[in-house]
Amino acid sequence: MPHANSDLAAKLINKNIKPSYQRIRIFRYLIENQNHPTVDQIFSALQKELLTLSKTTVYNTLDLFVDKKLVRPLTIEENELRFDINVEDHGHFKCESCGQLFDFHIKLDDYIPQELNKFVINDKNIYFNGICPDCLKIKN
Amino acid sequence: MPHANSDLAAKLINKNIKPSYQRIRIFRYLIENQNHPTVDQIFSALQKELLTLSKTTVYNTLDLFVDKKLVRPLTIEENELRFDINVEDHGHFKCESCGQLFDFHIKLDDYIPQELNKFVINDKNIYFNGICPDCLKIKN
DNA sequence: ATATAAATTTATAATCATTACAATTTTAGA
DNA sequence: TCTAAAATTGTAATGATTATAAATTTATAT
Repeated sequence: MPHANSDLAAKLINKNIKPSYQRIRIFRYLIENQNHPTVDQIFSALQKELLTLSKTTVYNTLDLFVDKKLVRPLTIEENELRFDINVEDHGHFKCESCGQLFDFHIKLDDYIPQELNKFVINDKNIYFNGICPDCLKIKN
Repeated sequence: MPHANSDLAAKLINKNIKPSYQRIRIFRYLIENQNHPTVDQIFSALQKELLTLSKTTVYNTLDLFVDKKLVRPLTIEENELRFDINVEDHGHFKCESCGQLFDFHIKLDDYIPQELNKFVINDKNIYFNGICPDCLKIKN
């Protein structure tokens, strides 16, 4: 599914983000590759076409996107951040064997734990770990 | 609540961990300071008494503890790992203003999302972000 | 249009948590 | 007590992220 740059620009403007070419391309990457990518993955993929792209730009852009709530940062990895274009309430499963990340459906939208009724909750993250079906097959 | 080293040693042995003096002291620190500490916090605190303690030992010991399921690593921070001596099912709230971590009660023990019924789930982590009551007071 | 200021991008260097590695010390068993 | 294995230590390397300043692009006013 190709995404017209003009449509992407409109969406960025809608989120109060000036649609520079780099930002549009990073946004497009996130939409077309919903793999919870790292900064390095985004940078490596886009560098092929945007020869002058700097990794700092990728960092800056993602910081901006997070700030504007266009993407959600995932701290599920111990050493590097990942980014999720899907900001709706859902969970993430990480396979300890192959490292792959899977989305799963879980709604905590209107769930507020007793102890937190005096807290303002801005964000809810749910991370499960274990072994995915493919890796289970290989093992047995 | 002081903890006798012999009791702590017994608990380590029970988890198949040889109770070296360093391991006992790190274990004791985790029990007596349930603040989800970082490696650096543990190291800095213990260094005062264990003059020759090496940060590598703290890393090694925590890796071992995680492996033996004596502690649980928390990836809630973007830049550094924290460790939780409480391995029971519960959630963590991080205040975006003061950075403090709060525990809250949430049981997902027997919850398995539809999409994951072919997955083996080893661990469930729940991270909320927002503003804690103290920081809310200061703001208003 | 053109000059000027602001925003954005870029390249490089610095930071800092973590890991790798090898040497030293301690522990356990013969 | 001797020897091998395990644990600890110190130092160096790694690698993601951040800081910084220069260069480029964009927006605005004249």
